[in-house]
Order: sequence, then C-alpha cells, then structure tokens
Amino acid sequence: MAKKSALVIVESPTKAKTISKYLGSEYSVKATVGHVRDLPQRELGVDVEKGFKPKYVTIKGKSKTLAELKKAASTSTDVYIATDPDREGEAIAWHVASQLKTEGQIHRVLFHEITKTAVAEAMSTPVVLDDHKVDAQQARRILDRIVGYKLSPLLWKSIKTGLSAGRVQTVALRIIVEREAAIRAFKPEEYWSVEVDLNAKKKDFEAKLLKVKGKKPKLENEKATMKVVDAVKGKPFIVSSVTRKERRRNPAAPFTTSTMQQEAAKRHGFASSRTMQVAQQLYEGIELGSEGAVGLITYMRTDSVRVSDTAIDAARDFVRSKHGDDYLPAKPNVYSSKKKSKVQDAHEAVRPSEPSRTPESVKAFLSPEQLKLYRLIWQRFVASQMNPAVYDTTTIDFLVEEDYLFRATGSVVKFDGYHAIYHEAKEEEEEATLDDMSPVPALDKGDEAKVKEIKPNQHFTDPPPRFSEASLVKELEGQGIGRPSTYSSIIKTLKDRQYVELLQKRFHATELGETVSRVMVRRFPDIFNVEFTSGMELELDKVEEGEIGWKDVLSNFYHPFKKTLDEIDTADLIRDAHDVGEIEKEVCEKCGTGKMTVKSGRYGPFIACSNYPTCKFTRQLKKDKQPDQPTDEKCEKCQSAMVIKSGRFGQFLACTKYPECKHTQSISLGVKCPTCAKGDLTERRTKRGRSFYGCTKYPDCDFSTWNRPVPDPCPECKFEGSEFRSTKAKGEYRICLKCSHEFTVEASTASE
DNA sequence: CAGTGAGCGAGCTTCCGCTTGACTT
Repeated sequence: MAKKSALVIVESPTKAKTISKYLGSEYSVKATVGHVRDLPQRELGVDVEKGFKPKYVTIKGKSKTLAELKKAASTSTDVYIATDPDREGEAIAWHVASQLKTEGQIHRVLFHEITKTAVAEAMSTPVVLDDHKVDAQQARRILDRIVGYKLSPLLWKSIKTGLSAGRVQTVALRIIVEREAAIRAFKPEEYWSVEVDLNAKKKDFEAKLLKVKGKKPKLENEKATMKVVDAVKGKPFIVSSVTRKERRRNPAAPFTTSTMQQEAAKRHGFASSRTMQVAQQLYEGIELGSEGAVGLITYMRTDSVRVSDTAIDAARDFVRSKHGDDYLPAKPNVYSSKKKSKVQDAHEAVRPSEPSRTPESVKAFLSPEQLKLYRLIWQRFVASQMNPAVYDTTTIDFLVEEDYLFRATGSVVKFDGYHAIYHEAKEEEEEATLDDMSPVPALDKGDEAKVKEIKPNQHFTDPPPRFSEASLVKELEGQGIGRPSTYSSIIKTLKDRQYVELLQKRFHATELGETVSRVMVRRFPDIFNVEFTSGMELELDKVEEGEIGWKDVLSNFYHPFKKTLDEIDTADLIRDAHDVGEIEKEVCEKCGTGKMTVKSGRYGPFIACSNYPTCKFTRQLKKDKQPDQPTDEKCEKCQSAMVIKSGRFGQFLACTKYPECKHTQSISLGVKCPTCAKGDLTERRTKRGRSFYGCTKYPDCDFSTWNRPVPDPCPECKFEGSEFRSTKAKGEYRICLKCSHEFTVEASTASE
C-alpha cells in the first residue's frame, strides 16, 4: 500500500468522497461516521462525587472505524481533523485525537463550505482544538445523561418498567399533553360577522363589516347582529375612500431540516422520517446515467439558511437565462438565521448541489418520491434568489349611515416574481394570502354600489389544533429544543414508548403519556419546561467563551436536582401517577425493608415489595373508583338485586350474591337494537380498548357497530351513537342508531 | 369485536446528538 503523507478525517463518508476528489491522491480521507466514543450505555458513567468525571468507552460497532483511523494515522506525517465546525464536531475531534497515536502533527481544520476553493483555503489555515467548545459539549452530554438516567428509574418504580424521561423528549411530550388539555378545556365561543354582496360597474364583489362607530364591533349573538343588518338594510353603500397600494411578497429562505420537513409534510404528506430518508438518498448520490453517481443536494441535517457564493451565482445564472433580468434581484438575496451564535452553523442550508440541474433534467433517474423532494428543494432554493411577487391591492371603504364601516379588499398580481417557480404550501389553519383575494371594481370616492344581499354569518371559535409531526418539529425548533439530527427520532421515541399516538396525522397523548408528563412536570418543573434548554444553552455559551468552567455548569444544576431527587418518596410518585386515594406506604409493611414499587401484571398494575421473591407481599392499586350503585334491576338467574360496578371495561351490572351467583349484565343505553328489536344497545369495548355498540341479546343477536373516537351527536335527537355508511348513490353518511335520522359530518370533525 | 368482581411477578430497562451500514429471517 502506497504510503500517504497526510490523513484528513471528516464525519460523513459521503463528505469524505467529495473532499478526496478535491484534495487528490496526496491525501487519504476517512470518516468517523458520527461519534466514536461516548458514555457507557449500561451505567451512568459519571462520577458525580469526583467532579463529574466521565467514563468514555468506544461506541458499540465503532471499534472497526476507530481502528482504521488509528492505523491510517500511525503512518501519516500530518493528521487533519476536519469534523464539523460545531460543538459536537469539536467533541468528536477531541475524542478521535485522544485515541490516535501518530509521529506526525495533529491539526484541526474547519470546513464551513464544501467547495474546492473553500476546502483548499481551510486546509491551508489549520487551527488547534478548541478545548472550551469540547468542554461545553461534555457539560451538555453529562447533563443529559444525568437527567435521563436518574429520572427514568422513577418512572419504572411508579408507573411501568422500560419507560423513559429526558430533557428533550419529556418537554416534547409535555407540549403535546398541554395542547390536549387546552383542547379539552376549550369552550367554543359564538361570534357573528356581516358580509355584503355588492355590484358595481357590472362586477360582483364582497365587503365586510369592519367597524361600528369607529370601533371593532362585538357581535356575540344573532340579536346584536340583526340590529346592524336592520340598520344598514336598504341604505345606500357609498364609497367613502379608496386606497391603492403595492404589496410585495418576498421568497422564503432556503430549507433548513425543520422547514424542509414541514413543507414536505404539507405538500406531499411525508412523515418526518420519510423526508429524511429520501433526502439522505439524494445527498448520498443518484446514478445519473453516463455521469455516474452524483449527490444532488447538500447535507440534509442543518439549522442554517446560509448558502455558498458559488451556489448563489449558479442560481442567479439560471434565473437570468431561464426567466430574464426582471426576475433577478440587483444584488443576491441574503438570508440569516435569527439564531444566536455561529457556533451551530456547521452546514449550509439544504439546497441542490448544482442549481443548473433542474428537476426535469434528472426526472428519469429518480423514484417518484425522490423527485418530489428534489423538486421542492430545488424550487425553494432557486426561488430564494428571485425577485418578490408584486400585487396591486385596493381597499374600498363604504361608510353606511355614518356609523357602519364596510370594507372590500382586492388584489391582483402585477408581477409574479419568484412565484413563477415556487409557492409556499399552506396549512388549513393559516390565514388567507394576497393570492386568495379577487379583484374589486375600479371605484372612486362618492360612487355607489348596488347591494345584492346582506349576509349575517354565525361562527364559532375553533379549539387550538393538535400538533402534526411537522408543527411539533416547528415548535421544538422555535424553542431551541432538539437538533436537526434528532427531530425525527424524538417523534419515534414518543411513539415507541406509547406516550403519543398519531391519528389522522395528528398527535394524541395517550393516558400513559399524560401520566408520565404529569409525574415528571410536577416533581421537576424547573427542568421540563421550554426555558430550561435555552438557559442551558446560555450557560454552554459561557463555557465556550471561557467565562465559566463546565464543572460549574454541572454543579449548579446538580445540587438542587439531587436535593429534589432525594426528597422524593416512591409512594408519593405512585399516588401522583395512579390517582390512588388512600395513603400508600413506601416501605413494605410485611418485611419492613423492601420498597413498594409498581409492577405490571397480566391484569394491569399492582404494588409489590422490591424484595421479591424473598418477600411476596403485594397490594392492590386502588383507583378512586365509583362505589357500587344500587339499581331496581333483578338478577335473571336468582332474582337478587343488581348493582352497578366499575370493572376493567367500564361499568356493568352484577348480581349482589357474588360469588355464589356470577351473573352479570351490560348496562343498556335505552335504545332498541336496530336488527332484532328485542334487545337494547349497549356500549362495549374490545380487548384493545376500542368502543363499539352491541345488542344486549348477544350472542342470539350479533348486531354491532363501531363507536367513532369522538362521536358526533345526531342533529335530530342528539344521541351520540351513529353508524357510518357509504353507498354509491348517497356517498358517505351516518345513520342515527336511535331515531334513524340520516346525516353527514365534515371529514375534519369526524376524525377528531 | 363479546368481558368485567380476585388474582398477579425478575432479567436490568433509560438520556441526547453525531453519523450510516450490517446483523439475520
């Protein structure tokens, strides 16, 4: 093997290939493939008594990679460690350097851009390892380890084994749980609006009531609204003022990981994980026939909107040649992240590696989903270097009867600008844009418009929407929680632990998720909130600046944390988690030494002594349940009285002579069974917890139908049980199980 | 998709953040 004189170490194998091409055969370029050393998985690995001394081990599966790096380094005169120029990259560099034995020199090199000139430039100006930055990473790593590994066991003892908590995942969970609570607490409020259909100069248009006596009107009910309608009915609508304005809409910045995930979800319904997978394929390279494998996009895990000058030039060339100078800004558009330091700015925005490579030109080589994502990335980037779209907007005000101000707004596209190739996708919740407005006729002050119809409209305020994957990622990113490389794994963790469920692509917190969130937030409110991470980041910045030491950050955090931890009584946690009424003792009352912890048995949770199998003491986990309710029903078998009990599947009727008589009966809903007409309907649950309606005469009559997650009541009789049907003639509709009224519900409300 | 009340059970779990293949059915 030819002896190479220099070794360059980067993180990504794909990047290694590219850089190898730039540097030529003089250099051997190898990848670490991420971190190589870390705290051990099986234990805490931090000696909190001895200045938080970490124990680092080679990551499972990485020994081969590390061995190769070591071998290559031993025969090199110079080693250039060019891991990413951010906090994690610096730490990787430090870990790698600590493992290498070389006769030569170790240099640190920072690539802020992967182009031939930028790489050459960086290689000629090596620096030394930034110990402060490494320290900041260690503080972050160790803090996360302590939080995760000290708190997860509290959940094992009080709720269920295998559960987890962490600085990031638990806050993400909390955000979802709190939205759930807000939706539950939401009371729709009625409000009214007044629109008027007008006609002037042979053109129909619409005006809205804007003000009454100079103030925004409060129309909370029909009566107040009709007062306004009556006041303006039959009165002339005369133009009181006309304002014409030019509005511009600037293109959005090129993609970051987060915005790319959001846009791919809105536009194509991609889950975050799918977007990342496809982006990885585009990044690693696509076979383009004779050209061979080509990486179509830059790195996909980034929080930066920065782009290289060469890419901007290429985009400008493209715009000039394909769309003309009208579409090209005089100077390149520059985007900057509103973010803090440049420390985390390791990668460029996600953009096409060659802007001249249009989606159409590579279409033949891409799978449908690769094409969809590439087109999105390409369009977003090229559009970001184009001129704004320009609209002419016209606002026409009508003052009716001196007190009532109606306004009509219209807009027309004057110049399409970047919209020639790209429109940002919209989510249902977002507001109307300029594009959605239709034009208004050219009127002047004093002109009159014909009133065609005055329309009072009733509305109800909507509850806050549940988070989608994309909107959760947006929220997390906005709060500085999690990183581009972890957004989709945060979602995966929450799903894997069964803290959340995705229904109709929206997050619903499960009961377990609510419990975990409640228990953790209650005991550690200072950690599991969105401010904790931003506070931590500020501290880490100080470490990087050399203002404070990493151990100070950890000890400031650890001492109050340890105090809270020590004061926690397992019995209290169990009470928090399970809503048990009676006081439970933490210490086993039989053996006196074991601690009582929650176990999951075949039939759900119970409390047991931790000294099992030496001590087999167990106790019931008594929920605050309904006491048995007496009824007038008589047992069909023994004529004894029946009572309502609450069991695993909800309430049921049971004979008071239990255990001599084991007869039970379902509670009827008071609605006749639609098929057999003898039995009544009763609500039941499958083993997996789904609710359905069945006949009380089962198994003689096996009528059954699903109960939808949140049923819409029948508009006639308000009964909540309805059956979903679908026929070619009528389409999809529901039929009320009580009064047989047929009705339809909006897809959006039916799914919630 | 059809039951309910008491009973009950050991394998060790977990964090965040960086990066991709390599286990075997």
